[in-house]
Amino acid sequence: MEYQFRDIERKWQEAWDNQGAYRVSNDSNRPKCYVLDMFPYPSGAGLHVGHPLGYIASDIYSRFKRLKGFNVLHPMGYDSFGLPAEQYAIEHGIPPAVSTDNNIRNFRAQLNRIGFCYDWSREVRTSDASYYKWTQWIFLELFDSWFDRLQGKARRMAELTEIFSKEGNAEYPCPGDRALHFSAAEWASLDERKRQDILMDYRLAYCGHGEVNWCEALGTVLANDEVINGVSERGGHPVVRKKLRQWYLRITEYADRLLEGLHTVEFSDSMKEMQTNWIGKSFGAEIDFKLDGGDAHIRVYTTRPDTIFGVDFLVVAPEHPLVPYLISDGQRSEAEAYLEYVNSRSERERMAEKKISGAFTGSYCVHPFTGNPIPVWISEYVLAGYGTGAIMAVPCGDERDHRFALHFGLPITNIIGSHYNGTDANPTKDAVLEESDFLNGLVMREAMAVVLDRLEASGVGKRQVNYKMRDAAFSRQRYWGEPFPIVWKDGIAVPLPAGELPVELPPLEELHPGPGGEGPLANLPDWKHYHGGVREVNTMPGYAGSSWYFLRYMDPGNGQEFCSRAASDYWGQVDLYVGGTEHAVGHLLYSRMWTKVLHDLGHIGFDEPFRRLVNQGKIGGDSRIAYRIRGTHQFVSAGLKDNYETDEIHVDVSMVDGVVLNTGSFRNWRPDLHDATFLLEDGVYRCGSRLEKMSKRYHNVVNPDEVVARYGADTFRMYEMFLGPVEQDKPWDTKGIEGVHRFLKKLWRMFMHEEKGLVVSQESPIDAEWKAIYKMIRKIEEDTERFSFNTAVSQFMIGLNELSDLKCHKIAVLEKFLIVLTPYAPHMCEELWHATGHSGSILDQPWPTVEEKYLVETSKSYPVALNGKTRMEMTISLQATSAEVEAIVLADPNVQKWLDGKPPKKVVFVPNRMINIVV
RNA sequence: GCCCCGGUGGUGGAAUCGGUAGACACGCAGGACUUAAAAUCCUGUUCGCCGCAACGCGAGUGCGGGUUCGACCCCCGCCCGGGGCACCA
Repeated sequence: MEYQFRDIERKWQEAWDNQGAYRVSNDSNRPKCYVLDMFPYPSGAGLHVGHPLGYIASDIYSRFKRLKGFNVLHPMGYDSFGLPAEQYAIEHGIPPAVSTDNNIRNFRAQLNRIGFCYDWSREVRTSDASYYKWTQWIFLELFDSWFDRLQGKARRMAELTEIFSKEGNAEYPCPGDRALHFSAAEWASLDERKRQDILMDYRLAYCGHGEVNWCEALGTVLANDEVINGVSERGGHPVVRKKLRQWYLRITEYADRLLEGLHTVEFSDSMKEMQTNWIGKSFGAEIDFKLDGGDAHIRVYTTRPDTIFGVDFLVVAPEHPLVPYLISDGQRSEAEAYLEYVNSRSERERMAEKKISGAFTGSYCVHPFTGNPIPVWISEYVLAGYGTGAIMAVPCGDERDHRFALHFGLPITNIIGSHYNGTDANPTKDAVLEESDFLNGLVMREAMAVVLDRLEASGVGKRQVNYKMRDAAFSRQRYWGEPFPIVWKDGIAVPLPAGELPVELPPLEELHPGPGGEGPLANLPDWKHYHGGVREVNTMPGYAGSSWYFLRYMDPGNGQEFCSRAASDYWGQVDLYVGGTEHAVGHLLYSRMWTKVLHDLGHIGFDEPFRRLVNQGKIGGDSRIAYRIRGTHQFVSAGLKDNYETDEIHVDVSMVDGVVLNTGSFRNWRPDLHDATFLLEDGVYRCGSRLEKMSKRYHNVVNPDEVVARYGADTFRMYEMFLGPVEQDKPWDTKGIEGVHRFLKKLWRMFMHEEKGLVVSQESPIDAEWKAIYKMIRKIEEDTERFSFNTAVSQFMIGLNELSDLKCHKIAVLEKFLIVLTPYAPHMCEELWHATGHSGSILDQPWPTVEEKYLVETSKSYPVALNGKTRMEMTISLQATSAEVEAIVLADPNVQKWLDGKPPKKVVFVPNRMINIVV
């Protein structure tokens, strides 16, 4: 009987489905384990072989934990709101709901063919009203909360209004407007509109006017992490800064908790670093520089107050509010020309070419300690959005200031002596300060505290912490997203009562933008006008639904709550989260923030969603290239192409065997290739190859369905793991797949003889057989636990080789082998389990216990070395302690001869390795 | 520029705690079975030297130093590759 993987896989997929074999209960006395994949956006392109890499890893881990006796939650769903479906609708006239549905069906079929153990009864889709009802509900919770900086947690708005009526906002400065101060009496005197405006500046989800990233081509604003180098992440369209009314998430209030939380989770170093950099916390000072001959002052932010005596000029951002006031008559034409120039430059130009540019304002400030006049300049290298939008320039210590000073011929005061070489700024913190008055002779690091104390004592400055992270834009002028449960009445945002949720997305044929930069929903007057107000017509961004989906899987059918407290208490944190690094600063930060808010408000019992995160690598494509002689229809084989001037054509990888092109299918591929002719080498046409991103554009996409059809899901699963560490990027390469397939066939043949059929014996295994299997099991459980699946697959091969050398067909050994293999090749294991007379699903078997006695050797022969040079062999009991070994070794006559009466420096006993005498 | 991660045979990659470097697999070479092919099995495969062979010797984990009885692993200085950030004061 041959290994008929197609029949076997179909049979067991159906059986598991019918039995609901992967249904998970929230009610179990087994310990829980929550294993989660980042859910996919169901794109029209379907899965390629890169996508399942992480899914296979998490599936193996889930099945492993299940056999180990855990109640494993391992769900799957779809992040089904988003821009591409909407663009597809605009281009093809197919409504997003329809195309999304089709895509999901296709994804589901592809996933099922690989044999994942998802509990499909828990599937979620972010675009289902039964799901986004709760996304809207959580939004309202955010809207009804503010961040108490004293307690470091979110609280209800009602508590804030109570505080305001008792004591004003003295204890709770406004995060949206630092200058806002009011007493209880003033609060009492305010009208409702004014009060609501103030409250809005405290809310965790708030509406404000701000500079946003506006993408004209997509017709929407984008969050900072959706903009890369001045163009949109999706589509690469230009993005400009624009002032708009927008919803925001006040994630900046959580900056510290997001940083602290990183110490409690297992993320990779690079992931933690990316998040840390994005949050960008820095410690420094704000210092006021009084204007010479005026009352006003310029407040700068610096992380290096220790260099205050090296300040040669101040620089303010072109958008700084004091700019008009600073420009003197004498400098007016020059300064205004500069401002005009800055204005004419797009965001993208500013990013792309960082030229040194600026203008003198004509104004001077006074140095707070020396009283010297300090010229004030304007330059676009100072960003309006960070710190105070103004800096003190210390050219000897800061490279940008140095370049600026050189370019405009400004003086450069040296406060670090020989550490400054006159041509390059030196940002050291270890120099001894000179020319620095009361800081002279101090090392910069120590001077920091001294100057800060002095600044605070004299009231010209104070310690200040800053963050690079900005509040996250939370509205999109699009259709295919969650509607906001908000109605505007008299300029006040009124939340809809929970009973009116969900606010369903109304059907809409035409998806063109509404008037005045509003989204398509603005084109539906009947929907827009609601109970004497107008609905918010923006929709929520893609990350809204994905910020909390891991909670919904715990209790997916709950119509009363987003997730019952009992369910979230039972499942708790995600024990293992698997996904790509591309969500490092988007999804992962947002979902961490939402989790913290839900925790603060008492809805869940934990405040970090993901205990351990593994980032799977990307699988690249191996493209095939044909060379067309320029201006002809003749193609030349790769080995001969250098003799001609050629153009490169990406050939679909399915038409190539290795590098040899199937010229027939190539001709039929596209009409323009019908009359192609070929210059062959050795009778065949050889393509060139190149590793690049797997993409339709390069025709190098390999569909997992093809691989599964040819080798079976079990081979596919094991091979993707065998390719190398899960975390590593690698090209798709089928070279080694035969080896894995051979392993499965070999295993099959051990049970199933071609003529005789089943060959197993009931005999008791001998020690060597037990030893082989237990050694293998131990290694595999270690490897699986630490996510090293490539080495685990190797261990299976080693185990099988040893057992076939022993000619072991004993059922007692082989059933253990199958149980351990199940996570990796579930279909074959299930089939063989039943074929060997077992009943019940192998999925429900307990993981075999390793009998340690078969792994332990009672005594072992060790090489004994003198200073690392092996001199003799000695047999030592493995139970012996280091001290006993030392005594035995030193008592040996040979050893005594070597030592010649002198005591050794030490005796090194390396268990299982060697004994070394160091003299 | 700054930060992080890596560099091991012809190839993908092992070596988990500083202790036999190159597991396992691919590829390749040779062989068995076969009319032939496929499939399967066996042998060899880091490099160099000596040799019929066994054995032996020498070198070897990007480069140069160091610590150690012992270094792919730790330290210092370079080179190369990948990723992230990039006027964040």
